[in-house]
Amino acid sequence: MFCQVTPRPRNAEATRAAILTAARERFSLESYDDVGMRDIAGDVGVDAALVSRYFGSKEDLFLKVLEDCGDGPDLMDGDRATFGDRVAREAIFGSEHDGQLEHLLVLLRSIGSAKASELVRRTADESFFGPFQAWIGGGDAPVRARLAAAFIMGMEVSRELTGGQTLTREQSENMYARMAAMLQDIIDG
Amino acid sequence: MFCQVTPRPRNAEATRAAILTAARERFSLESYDDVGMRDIAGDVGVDAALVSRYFGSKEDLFLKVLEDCGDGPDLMDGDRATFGDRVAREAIFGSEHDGQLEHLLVLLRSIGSAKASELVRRTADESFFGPFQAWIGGGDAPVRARLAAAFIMGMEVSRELTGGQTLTREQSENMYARMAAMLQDIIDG
DNA sequence: CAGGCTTGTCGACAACTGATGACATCGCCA
DNA sequence: TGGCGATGTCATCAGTTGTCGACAAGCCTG
Repeated sequence: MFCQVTPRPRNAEATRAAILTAARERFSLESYDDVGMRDIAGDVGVDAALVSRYFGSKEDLFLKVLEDCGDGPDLMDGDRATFGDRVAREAIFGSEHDGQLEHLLVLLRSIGSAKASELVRRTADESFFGPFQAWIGGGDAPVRARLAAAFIMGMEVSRELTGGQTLTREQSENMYARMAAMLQDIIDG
Repeated sequence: MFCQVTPRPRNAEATRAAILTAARERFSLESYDDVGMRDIAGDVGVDAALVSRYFGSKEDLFLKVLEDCGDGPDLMDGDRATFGDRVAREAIFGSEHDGQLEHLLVLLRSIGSAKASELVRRTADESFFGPFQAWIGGGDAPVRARLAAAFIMGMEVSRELTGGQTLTREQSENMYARMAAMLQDIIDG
């Protein structure tokens, strides 16, 4: 067994970036509490102490991940008329974790954690609900934003809860069509 | 300060029940990881070791809570034609924690916890999605059940995320009306 | 009143976490 | 090449958690 044949070049900037990427990955798969500094460090092939030194505390690192993810949710990129389609497709057939909804996943995973919930709440507010609401526009934008956001997040949670059982292709298509239509209705007013 | 003037009568059954109640309360407010045996014991006024002895492990206790909560979600109690109304009212104006949605809250709080997610998933499947789906009925019941469940849970999450900012009375009524209509649409087919 | 079973507490342990400071090692530059 | 700063590791700490066994107190029965 050749373990770590190339022991990673000594490059602070690259290492820092690698840690941040690994952290984002972890935090999108597990909750704040379940992600350990040693886990993240292990992914990168580095000692846990280095993570602490580069990012301060675990909370700081989490915040950094949120900031990096949250520079404007890209749900709003693209034609407004196809919003329902795009989002429903992502939410139901969703690609692994490089999709547009990865930000939301990070937020959702850790919403239950007492230590992270405050950060999650603030981030969700500042970099998701706010822009989303502005993008929707109109008098009752807050209401429609909440409805749409609730639907989207609910589908993520639902997929989590019913992880085991899968729908048939036909059922998935059916659900996709319904969700797309409902979302589009909310957006259009 | 009179601390624990009445030191609780020695009654195993009552104590056990009190522990279970306190546990349900805790688990509906905090995630599995954030709830400690000492917390629950403290609520009852009892040593943490007793909790362990009565319920085995923390996981067993959590499972017991899920079983007690989950004997059929009472979302389906009542007229089918007013389902949307009832649930939307509960989800938006929702009473503190004695509402029909308390079961769902317990599940939602701990869905992110690695140690509890398996139990949560199974419970949600057995005692929520299953009955709900059967209650909805019809060919595409699985699809409609998921859509409705997603919407309901999403509203809970949304309320959590946007905990700080509140809507005006008018906006809340607006959202309530929309949600009720959408839910009823899903149920009706 | 005395014994014995039940009910509850106390102290401790082992595992784990995030964090810190001392130490080792690499790579660049004079 | 020698040295020095940058980069990374190691050992360790303090805190918390769930759990367990030994012990104390209470209540009921004889």
